[in-house]
Amino acid sequence: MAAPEAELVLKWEREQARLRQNVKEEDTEDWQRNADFSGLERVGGVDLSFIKGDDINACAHLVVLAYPHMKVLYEDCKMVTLNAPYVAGFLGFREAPPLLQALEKLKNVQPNLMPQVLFVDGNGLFHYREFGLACHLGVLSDLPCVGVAKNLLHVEGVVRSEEHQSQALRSSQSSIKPVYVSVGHRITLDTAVRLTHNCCLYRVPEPIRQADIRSREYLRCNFLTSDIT
DNA sequence: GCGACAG
DNA sequence: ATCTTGTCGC
Repeated sequence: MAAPEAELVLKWEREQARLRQNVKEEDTEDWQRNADFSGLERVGGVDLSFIKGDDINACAHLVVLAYPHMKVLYEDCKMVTLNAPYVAGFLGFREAPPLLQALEKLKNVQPNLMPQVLFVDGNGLFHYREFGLACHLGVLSDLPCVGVAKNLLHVEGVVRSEEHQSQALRSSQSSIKPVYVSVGHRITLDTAVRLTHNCCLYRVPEPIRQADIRSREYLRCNFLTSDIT
């Protein structure tokens, strides 16, 4: 069957165009206006980890850290089954559902720990149609979101050059490889970049890093692939 | 034209 | 996303 995805992609493009209209590229929170972000106490991070040969079962992780200490206040991990395939440019349709469920769960069990801003592993407006995973998650949850990608997405009109990486951010002088920060929802690029900087202990902002480390750890302990002979 | 292309 | 050990350096 040649490209059963074509039809799906067209449907997805329409959906992204529709949801794109709801993205807010402005600072909507009071803490975002403060130079020191006073008023900000909780920052969240989400990530999915997979087992080597399996691309439909994954571990969905949500963490909430205290700002600015970056100490873990909440952690939720759950094995999920993904329905959509990975297609560059449509990450949201694959990863947003389980992550939204994790946020929904948090709202029910510990509403007081709901993060005031969420760091998402992937792009926001820096996307083919200006609607990456961070926007997708932002619009559907209506939570301020920041997109942080570890690799460059080749968007037409944007060339890979050091000079053009105005969105690139290097956490320390020792790390040359940049991360790409973009607006997800309810935040400006300037605020997103400043916040990201403040949340970086290493190259990747701590919320995302913790979600990544912990989800991997979970898989390592529960789904060992090595056999005992 | 072919390849590239977040996770 | 995932496969993967040691190693050099602060």
